[in-house]
Amino acid sequence: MPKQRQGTPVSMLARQLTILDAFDAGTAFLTLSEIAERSGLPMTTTHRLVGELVEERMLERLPDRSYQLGLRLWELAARTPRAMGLREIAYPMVQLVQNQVRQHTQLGVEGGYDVVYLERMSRSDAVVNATIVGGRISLGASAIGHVLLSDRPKEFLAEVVESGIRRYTDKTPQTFAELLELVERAREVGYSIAEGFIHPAARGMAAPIYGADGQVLAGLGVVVPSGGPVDMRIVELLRRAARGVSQQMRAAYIDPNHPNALPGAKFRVLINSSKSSMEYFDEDGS
Amino acid sequence: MPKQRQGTPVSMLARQLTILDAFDAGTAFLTLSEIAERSGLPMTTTHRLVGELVEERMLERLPDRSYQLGLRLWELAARTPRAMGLREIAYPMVQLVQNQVRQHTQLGVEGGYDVVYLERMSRSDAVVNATIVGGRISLGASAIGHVLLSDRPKEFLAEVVESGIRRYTDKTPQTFAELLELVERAREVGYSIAEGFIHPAARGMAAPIYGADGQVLAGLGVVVPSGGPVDMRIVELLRRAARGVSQQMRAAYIDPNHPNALPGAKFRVLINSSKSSMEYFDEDGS
DNA sequence: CCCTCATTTCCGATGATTGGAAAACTCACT
DNA sequence: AGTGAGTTTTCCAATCATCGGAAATGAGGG
Repeated sequence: MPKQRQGTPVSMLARQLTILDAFDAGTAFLTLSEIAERSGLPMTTTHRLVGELVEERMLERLPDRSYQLGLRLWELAARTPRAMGLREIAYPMVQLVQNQVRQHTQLGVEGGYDVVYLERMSRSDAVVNATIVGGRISLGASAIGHVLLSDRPKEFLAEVVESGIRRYTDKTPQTFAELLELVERAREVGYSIAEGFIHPAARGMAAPIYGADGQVLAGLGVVVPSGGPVDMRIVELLRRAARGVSQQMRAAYIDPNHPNALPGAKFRVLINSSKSSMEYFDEDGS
Repeated sequence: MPKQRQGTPVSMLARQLTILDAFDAGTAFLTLSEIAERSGLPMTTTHRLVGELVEERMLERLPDRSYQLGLRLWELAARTPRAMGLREIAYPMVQLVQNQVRQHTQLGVEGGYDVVYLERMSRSDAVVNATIVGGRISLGASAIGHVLLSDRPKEFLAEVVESGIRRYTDKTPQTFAELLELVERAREVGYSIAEGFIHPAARGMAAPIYGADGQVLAGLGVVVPSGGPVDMRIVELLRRAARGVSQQMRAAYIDPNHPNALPGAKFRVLINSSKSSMEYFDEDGS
């Protein structure tokens, strides 16, 4: 008599995602048994689920019987407004900043209690930088995180602290009070500085990108060597570039012929908002 | 007594994907009932599945109760070797071609019986072009499709024809014989020309990108005005750029410190292959 | 306030899902 | 070719998560 479903009241979807998540940043290829081991699912169940995922092209099987993440994921992701949508629209501005500052330049949005990095342009000679495209870092530790948090209620900051901010250096914010001060300051001045929070030699700088309804959608930032006075020219460049992205986002929402149009009748919602949004757009980014 | 599961022997995963697929290229935002209608699932089932998808951040709920595709999809897609992996690696070469040719430049891989476009760079003054990033066009109708097919058995070509090639113009290949001739020619000369197959005024040109094991992984192409002789300088540029991408791909596979490294012990498989792969790499693309 | 339409909760019937056991297959090494 | 350790696939009976109709609840417009 087989022992059945003892301690597993989990949804199908959660299990499928456990399997997909087995492919982390350092692991592009896995065999069936490796997937089973990493996901903690029984072999048989893994076997069936992997089969279904291959059927749907979420996974692909290679000639040597190992698996990799499939194209179907990309096809879906390409339609994600907050990720590909934003990334494509922001690209020219990220490049502009990168050309001027010639250091790591990155674009990130909020995902859970982390910043999810959508874009990262680097120079080989730039200072160290822990992030990768598609990677995550706690909202509490990153300059982009702080501008994202500057738009959110205090309770959310508390949750971020609660969730645990990895202590990269002895300067990484760890308490609610520390984080609150940094975030409030970011809101007041309209940008954030993260001096040695992730690496002693690195200073993060970031400015907010606003959605059409005036809320903070994303952050645009650079990583420069730490120490010395803050270069306000970089701050101004970031703010201007971020405003340019905001404007392009708005154009993409309201103009169905925009090269990166985000279609679907969202007009009312995006325009009849409490906050006027026009104030955020004053630079042509095309 | 409720009528139960009559004609629905479908897997959970297939239903979830039906829901995600309801968000097509022209539809970034949908309400619950719109999702139910588009996916053809009963309201109640849709409600539960959408709830689970939101829970897992595959969908996101907006303040006006509509839904959009979620960041989780992006995070997974960012680790897809054949999509993001290739796209990021190929980017500089695509840009190089675009700068020289100053027409639509695109990068595509095989997905089912279609080309899936990973990248597309355009000029506002360039000729018409039907493709979008993340979009699909039958392998049989596209220049990139023909170079992808040039590496595949005849039986697969037959399946492509079987699957139905949309008749964009009266030149769009429709029969197995037509397609076979085009694809064989592409294999012989190492590039493909699609004269008016998708639009009367457009000529597609493409060259193959090879994986480390010598098989065709992707195609790099341009869309130029149709008519007149084929510009062999463009053909050579495409072939050279495509070879550069091939080389970078190989570097990403074997060097874990490559900026776009594709990690995971694939050495044996990729190197101990029947075909020698060195012949494909003769240009430094960095 | 009322009415309409959209969303959510409820719940009994049921079949898709589960996972142990065993068979089948791979591949490295003789 | 033969052996054997490891991996992958098939099989199948028990069962619990899923299904969807019905009804309650909520939202928004007039």
